[in-house]
Amino acid sequence: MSEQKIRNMEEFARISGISRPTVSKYFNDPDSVRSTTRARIESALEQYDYRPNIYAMNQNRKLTKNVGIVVPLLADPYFAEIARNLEQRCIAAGYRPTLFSSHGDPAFEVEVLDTLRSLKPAGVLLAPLGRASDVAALERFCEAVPTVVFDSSVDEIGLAFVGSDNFQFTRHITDYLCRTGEPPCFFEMRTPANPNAHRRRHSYLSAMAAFGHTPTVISVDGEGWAFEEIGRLGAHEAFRQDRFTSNTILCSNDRLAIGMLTACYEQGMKVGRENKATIRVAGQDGHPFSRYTCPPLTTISHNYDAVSQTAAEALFEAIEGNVTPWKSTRLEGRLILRDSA
Amino acid sequence: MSEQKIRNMEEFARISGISRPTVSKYFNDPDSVRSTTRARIESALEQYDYRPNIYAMNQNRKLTKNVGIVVPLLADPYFAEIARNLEQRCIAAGYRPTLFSSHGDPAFEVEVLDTLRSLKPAGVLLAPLGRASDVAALERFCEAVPTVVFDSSVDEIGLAFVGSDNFQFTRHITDYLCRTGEPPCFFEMRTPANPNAHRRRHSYLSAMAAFGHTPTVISVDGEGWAFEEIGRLGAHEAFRQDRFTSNTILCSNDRLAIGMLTACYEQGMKVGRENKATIRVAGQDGHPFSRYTCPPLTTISHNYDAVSQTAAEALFEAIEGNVTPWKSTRLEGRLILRDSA
DNA sequence: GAATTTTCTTTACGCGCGTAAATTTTTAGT
DNA sequence: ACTAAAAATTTACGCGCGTAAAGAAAATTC
Repeated sequence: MSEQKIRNMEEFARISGISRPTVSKYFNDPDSVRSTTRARIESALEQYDYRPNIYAMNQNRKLTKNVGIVVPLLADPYFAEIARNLEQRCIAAGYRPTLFSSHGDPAFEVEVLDTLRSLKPAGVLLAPLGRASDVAALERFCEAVPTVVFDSSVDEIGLAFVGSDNFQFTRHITDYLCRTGEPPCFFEMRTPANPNAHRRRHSYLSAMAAFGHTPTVISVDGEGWAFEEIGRLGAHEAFRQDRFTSNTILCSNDRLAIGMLTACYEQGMKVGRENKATIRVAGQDGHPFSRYTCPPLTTISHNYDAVSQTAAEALFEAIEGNVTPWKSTRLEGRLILRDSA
Repeated sequence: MSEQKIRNMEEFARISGISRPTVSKYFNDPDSVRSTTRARIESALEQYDYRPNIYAMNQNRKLTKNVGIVVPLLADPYFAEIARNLEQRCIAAGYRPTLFSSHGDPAFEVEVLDTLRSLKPAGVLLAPLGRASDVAALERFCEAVPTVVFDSSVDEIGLAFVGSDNFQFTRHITDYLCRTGEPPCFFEMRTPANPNAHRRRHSYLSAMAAFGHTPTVISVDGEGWAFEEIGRLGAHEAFRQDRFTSNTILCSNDRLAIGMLTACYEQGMKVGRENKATIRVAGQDGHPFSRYTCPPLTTISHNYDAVSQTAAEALFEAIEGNVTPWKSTRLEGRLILRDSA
């Protein structure tokens, strides 16, 4: 590595004995230049560590290589995990991902989209807040920027939607719970942030009907994204009011279930499927933390890999010109049997 | 909002009846123009929604308004939380934060810093991976970019270090445990990713000596950042080998403690401070999930707000020209008493 | 080896803005 | 109302690169 500082592409081109337009072509797509030329540029790159100024690059390019990844709440390990997965796929495909969290705030979600717009991204992978989102703003954004929506769908916005099959999730785990013990009650937030919650409730109701059982839905109060606390407080309240009609509780999501488990502990109840246990608790999502609850949480897990792969590929295809009609993909989940139910 | 699309600052200046250099000045600092002028620009802004091209802006500015935030692992809610905190402080101070995670990978950490460099940020808030970091690369980066290091320190790198006082953390909680029951064993990773772990071990040893107790350190194997699993497996192994010389276990961090709690559950041991319990477990960090373990985890919490405020302010000061000599700030933690110990 | 195709070089312009200097206009001070 | 100071305008240049066009050079084909 030589000491000499390269100031710009002009200098780098001169020093590597190639013309600047060709060097520019190389940086836009290394495979677009002859292999001998490529080799010369790359050996010069090793000597003089030069990197094109991204601001100057993106100013003139019709399309940048930027990809935005937006999740509702990065503090939720579920979104952190899927964001990580998406980020790596973007890098592998030669894009420059930038990560954003809406922090559970609809106003901030709009700000994030505004910021993103000024980055002139080639595309965006967006997991909307859901119910609380400013749908009109989302719609306007999706018209301006190629966007694949994931996790929770809002109308038929963007290029495509990729998420989990929430009907299958709940049907599957309800089926399991019915076969192995008392049919479950359903524990959820009254005003869930995420539209998937409604699908799960409906699926629970229809599954219970199909199996010939009487459903019980316990909807608890609470706004925002502090699901564990909402679950914990709601569970205590429900215990106090004796609203659980079964010893089995299916929670609308894992974070609610984690709060429920804490409440059970605080009530002195033993959770599990063994003899001494008095209550079974199951979640939904396959949350990274669900393995480490006490007892470990039985849940149905998103197919993280498949969701992110499908979403990322749909976006890359569209960016590269193969725009297909709007399509919704809903992937099945995998039941994870642990000790809690 | 008018239909007309504004293409550039020239057009926007003409339409708002102000000269372009003045408009440019406004966008660099709204307070640098006369209030009547500011009002005219802002009313035009409401009509024609124009935003300066950030690429063109940053190309010529000596200093961008970008601030990089780098954490070792965004999937860890502790880092997610502190990153969120820092992000909001950057926005409030008029900077444009960009979030990066090293994903626990030293090679990726270097890549992140490389990417960051090409963004020509005004400054960076960096939480290094620690032991695994490529220290030489960090050093080179800090020389090129104003950087405040937080969470875990690596030499005397950057403008300043801000973190927690790990000696105080462990001394304080060890003191508490000794006063309320059997003196604790110390449970840790043999090769911790984070240098804070060493401080905590030393502090445990010196605290035990000061109180006149015999220390026991249980170091478990395991590489990487899957602390819960390392804690769980390590705890099982330690139970099998009967290495715990006390009914009280102080874990080096909360995630290890969470794994420990899971192992205790799997061993059929009751954790807590009441009569029926056979073992006490405590953590360190004040991890967002520690409230929801079963039993809820007694821990000593970082002062998230103070750490991020101190780090952010140190960076902003330096960016604005007030460079002070390197300084290390270590903030005290707050004991959080819960049921586990 | 000549003809064709591919790749590279040369030349040139423009992107949208920062910024500096000189000049004019507006505001503040007494 | 006059003056000095502050702010805005005009003019002009440059940043580092994308990109287009035309011609030269190299590689490929038969």
